[in-house]
This record gives sequence, C-alpha cells and structure tokens, in this order.
Amino acid sequence: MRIEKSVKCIDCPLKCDIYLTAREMGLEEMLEPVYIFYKKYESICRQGSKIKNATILIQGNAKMFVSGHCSRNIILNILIPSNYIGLTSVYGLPDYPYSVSALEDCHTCQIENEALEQIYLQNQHFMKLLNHAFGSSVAAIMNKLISLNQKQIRGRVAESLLYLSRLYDSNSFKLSITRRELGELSAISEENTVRALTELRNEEIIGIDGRNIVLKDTETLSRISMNC
Amino acid sequence: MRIEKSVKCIDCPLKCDIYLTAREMGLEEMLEPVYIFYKKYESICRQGSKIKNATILIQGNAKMFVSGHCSRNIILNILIPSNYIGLTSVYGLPDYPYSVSALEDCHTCQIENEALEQIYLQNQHFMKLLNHAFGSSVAAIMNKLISLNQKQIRGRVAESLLYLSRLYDSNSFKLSITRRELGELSAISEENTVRALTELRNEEIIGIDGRNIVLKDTETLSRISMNC
DNA sequence: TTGCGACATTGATATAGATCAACTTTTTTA
DNA sequence: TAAAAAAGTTGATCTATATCAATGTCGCAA
Repeated sequence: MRIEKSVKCIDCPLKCDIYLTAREMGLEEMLEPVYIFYKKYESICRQGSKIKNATILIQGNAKMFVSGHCSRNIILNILIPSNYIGLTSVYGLPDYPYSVSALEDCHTCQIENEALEQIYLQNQHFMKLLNHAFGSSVAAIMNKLISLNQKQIRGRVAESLLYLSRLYDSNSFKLSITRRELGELSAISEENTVRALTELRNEEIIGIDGRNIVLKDTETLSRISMNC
Repeated sequence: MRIEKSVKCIDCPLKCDIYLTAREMGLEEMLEPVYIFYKKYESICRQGSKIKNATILIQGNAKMFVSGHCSRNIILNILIPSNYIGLTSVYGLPDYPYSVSALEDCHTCQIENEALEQIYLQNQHFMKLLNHAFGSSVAAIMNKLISLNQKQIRGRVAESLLYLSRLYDSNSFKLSITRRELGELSAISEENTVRALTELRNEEIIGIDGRNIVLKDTETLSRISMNC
C-alpha cells in the first residue's frame, strides 16, 4: 500500500506553504519528503499515538474525528487537499488529539517534525500561517461545542450541509461520507440524520439523489442552522 | 471601578512569564502595564469584541464561557491567578472567541497586544510557553466536546468536580460558582446539577455543605466520570 | 447472476434530561 | 434589621433524540 519517494506528487510543491517557504529559504533539501498513499478506509493517524511527522493531504478526502471511550465518534472536519495533519505537535501536544482516516484513496506527503519545527522557528511568515491555521481550527471547535449543545437536529444537519457546501465551494456536491458519518459530523444518530434530510427535501430546501446533494434554498437553510 | 497604574500589584512581576521574559530581554519598559480591577460579576471581556490587549489574571477567580445566540452559556474554564486572557490574537483571531467575567473581585494586569506579539516573536522560550498553553487549551476543549456529547449528567458532574479539585489542588474546596454555573460547566440544567450532586452525596462519594465540597471517594468519582 | 454485506430508510418505543412549578434557604440591599 | 433578590432544592411533566426493529436498495465478489 505504501509507495515511497518514487511516486511523483504533481501539485504538492506548488500548493503547500511549507514547500514554498522551504524553497524560498533554500531549505528544500531539509524536508526529505516521503510520499505515502492510503487506500479508502485506511487510517492515516490514530488518536493518542505519537506524532512523528507532519502530513499534508495532497489528493483525496479524509475525515478528522475524535472518539470517546464509548464507541461513538464525532467528526471534526473533512480534510481536503493541502490540509495539514499533525500540526499540534508544534503546540506542545506530542500525541494526536484526533484520528484521521481516508474517505477515498488519498495521496499524502510527510515530512519530519523537526524539519517542520525548524522552518516554523526560522520563518516568521510561515509561523504566522501555521498559527492562523491553528487559531481558526480552535475557533471552529468552539463553534462546534456550541452547535452540538444548543441546536437541535434540523439545525445541526443544516449546518453540516452548509459546511460541506462551503468546503466544496458549490451548492451542489457529492457527499464523500455516509449518512452515519454525516450524523457523526453533527453528533446525531444515523436514523435521525436521514429523517432530517428527508424533511428538508420534502420542504424543497434541499434536493437529494443518493449521495448527491443540492442546496436549493440556502437562505432558509442558513436560518434553520441559526435556530436553536 | 477602575484603578490605573498606581495600584501596586504585588506578585504579578514574579509570577507572569511575560514579565520574567521581558525583564530578561531588557524590554520591561515596553510593556507599559495597566492594572485594572474588576468587581465581582463584572465582565472582563466579551465574546466577539476586538482583542486590544493581553490580560493576566493576578488575583481572584473568573469564568471563561461561550454563549450561543440562544441564552444558555457553556463555561469552558475557571481562570485562576496567572492565567492569560486574549492569547488568541497571537493566533490570528482578532476577536475574543469567548467571554470572561469575574466570579469574585479580580485584579488584572493588561499589556498592549503589540508588546505581547513583539516578545512572542523575539523570544523562542516565551513563544513555546504560549504555544503550549494554547495547545493544551485546545486539547481541553476537544475533551469537553466528547464529554458533553457522550457522558451523561452524573459523569459530567463528576468530571466537573474532579476538574475543580485539580484546579484548586485539593479534595476539599469551596465552590467559586453557583449551582447554575456548575451546570454551565457541564452543560446541564441547574436542576439536574443539584440532583446529581444530591445523589453523589447520598452515595457518600462526596460531601456537601453549601458551597463547600469534599471529594470523599475520588476513586469512584473518577470511575463515574469515565462512564458513558 | 446471484447472493452477500454495507448503506439507507421508516416506524415504534424508550429514556435522559429539559422545563415548569412550588418551595426553602441564603445573600444582598435599602 | 426588614424586605427583596438571588441561590438552592425537590417533584411532576414534557420532549427531543436515541435505540430497536424491520425492510429496502445498491454495489460488488464469487
């Protein structure tokens, strides 16, 4: 399953801040990137294990989730190309506070933690980029904390759909996740997720065709997502 | 209510990392600290407003909380002396993502954001301190996300009590918060908080005398807090 | 092509926790 | 010090959502 350096990763050096920065700094050699391919469903990193390298998602979608002692997971984020995994080690958390697994075949690029940290410390521009990325993920989690506690299922499903629409930058998109996972993104049961979707479809606020979703009335959907 | 520089703040320069660091760097003058006193119940900062300075809590307890559009709040943390408020501006969040208000009379010390940022950028040791503080607060929030979603009230109240016990570093402590606030810390209603407390007292796991709490059987309490 | 497993859907039922109401106790204020 | 306000407590009821159960649908491997 694992293909090393030999795999050419087309757009990684173009898109990733860390590559751009390293190149600017003439530190490109330092990175020693390792390209790793993950099959659909494969685990990219596991909550609680040591963070050994920073991973950049190059191709494919993945889910970032936390799991309690009890079986049920909460999906924090859907990761898309150019997203980082394992940032938190820079912020003094040596273990992954979340798990990530591939929703489809994923190409990733991994670099040593030390390299990341060196560039972080030596380049203020890059440091700010990373800090801001981390900062906004915190804001997102706080928002989630509120949503999951104060909104009811319709609102939470509406919010998840709007999140996905923003993520894929379109009102019409194909779900990369199952109904159960859409539930985990909103912290509700699979059954109630389906019920909420059906309801929204019957009210002609969204269109559903299997995994294909169309947001017909984002205005109303936003209003629903704001309601408690 | 506000007393400026003239107020001597006894232990701030000794305890706060930022003072120690600034002094080491010979940048003490740069800080221009302003000492501000908040009466019990007063708001120290408000969610959504611009962060203009970093605040260090010198004396007294405060609550850090997020509020949805709907009335109910969730308390994230109880702040104790030497805790920072407004760190997030360093991480690219110009607005407070939370509110803080005084649970009792609070002495604080405020310094300009620019000064904080300068020291942050110029001193790697301080940067790491701040990064780690921020990182662990993120870990704490993630933990809360799970707890509030997967545990039931007994478990959440048990967890809150253990949190307070760790915070005050004793099995016997005086609550700085009301029952309603203890509920907000666990995201449950005041009534159910009281019921859970009474239950735990009847089972002789804790002792209650008004605001005074004794954790009699932390073993069992931990087990309860782990259960889903 | 058939049958199996994962995914999706719908209805019925159970329940954790919110809310409402009434009351007591403590704290604050005038 | 009295009166008012805030905090704390307990019981009864309601409701949002989980859970259980049954069934349908789709894609894929033998």
